[in-house]
Amino acid sequence: MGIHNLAKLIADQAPAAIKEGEMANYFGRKIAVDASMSIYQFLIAVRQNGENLTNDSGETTSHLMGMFYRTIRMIENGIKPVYVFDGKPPQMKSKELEKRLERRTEAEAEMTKAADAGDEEAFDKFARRTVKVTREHNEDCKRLLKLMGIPYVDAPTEAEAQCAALVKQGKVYGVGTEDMDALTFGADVLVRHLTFSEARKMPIREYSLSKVLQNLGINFEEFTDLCILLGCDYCDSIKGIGQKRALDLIKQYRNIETIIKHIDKKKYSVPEDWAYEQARLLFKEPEVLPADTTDLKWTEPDEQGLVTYMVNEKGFS
DNA sequence: ACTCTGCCTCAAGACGGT
DNA sequence: TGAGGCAGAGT
DNA sequence: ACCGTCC
Repeated sequence: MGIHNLAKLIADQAPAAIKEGEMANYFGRKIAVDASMSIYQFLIAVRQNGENLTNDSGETTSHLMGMFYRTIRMIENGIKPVYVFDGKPPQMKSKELEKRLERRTEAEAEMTKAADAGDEEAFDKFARRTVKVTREHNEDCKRLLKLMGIPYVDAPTEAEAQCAALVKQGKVYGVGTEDMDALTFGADVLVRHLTFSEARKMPIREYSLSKVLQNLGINFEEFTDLCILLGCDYCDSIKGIGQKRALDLIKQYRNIETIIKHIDKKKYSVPEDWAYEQARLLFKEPEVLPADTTDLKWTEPDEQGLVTYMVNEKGFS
């Protein structure tokens, strides 16, 4: 996920683009959040004895628990979240998705093995790796959000791209995510660790794309190429090129075409059929909803409906 | 000396009581 | 899965 | 700060 080592590059090379703060600074702000990513994290983290939380009927409730409390926490702090759900992944991501499926399948085998061996620790470890967000998880959360009066958006493709679009369209202040590629999709404001509870001493970090560009001395097109060189979900990168050399190359040659022309091919081998141009296009013009089709409204929660759903249907107390 | 890679490990939510 | 720490190889 | 519980 995301752009390899981009957070580190910014911290090292453009620290002025990062602002540290606390939740109170976001009072009254609208923030776009990748719902599918959140659900994934809840499913991995909210567990007891190696299993997700479930109600009496055996339905998983970890995602609802996480989303419910996290959203309440944001609302209490005056933050207005809009959740964005993933659509169909772009074709270019299929290689990456294949890899993930392979890892999940492998983990499933390991999980079964651990269960047979009675190794609880190993079971727990591999069970987390098998986590996949399903349509049901998404539908559950949409129902919850509706009852809570929180808006959500169905992205045509990548949720992070849609989140960035909401920022660009001026509909929200920034994207609340751990995934740095929101910047690559052109969101000017990215907020990390927004929801980490006070207990975990992790300050909220706000990244500004315009300050990143200013501090690195490059423009947005050059930044996109930099991200591709660092390594993204959509195509290969050049082995042996990391944060330092990637930035140096971009500053010297300004785009991937020129880098390819001048780079020492004996030292660095450019990938075969390198699809960097398509990756570049995906970042620049991802498929997103036009501004006038997303109507973001925060309303009062339907308390009675919430009780019915969460308590009666999903077994919460 | 610097930079990248590979291998390792760990923790990934939120809350409340102690 | 990623992020940080550390060893080791390449530039 | 730590740790058990939530469902």
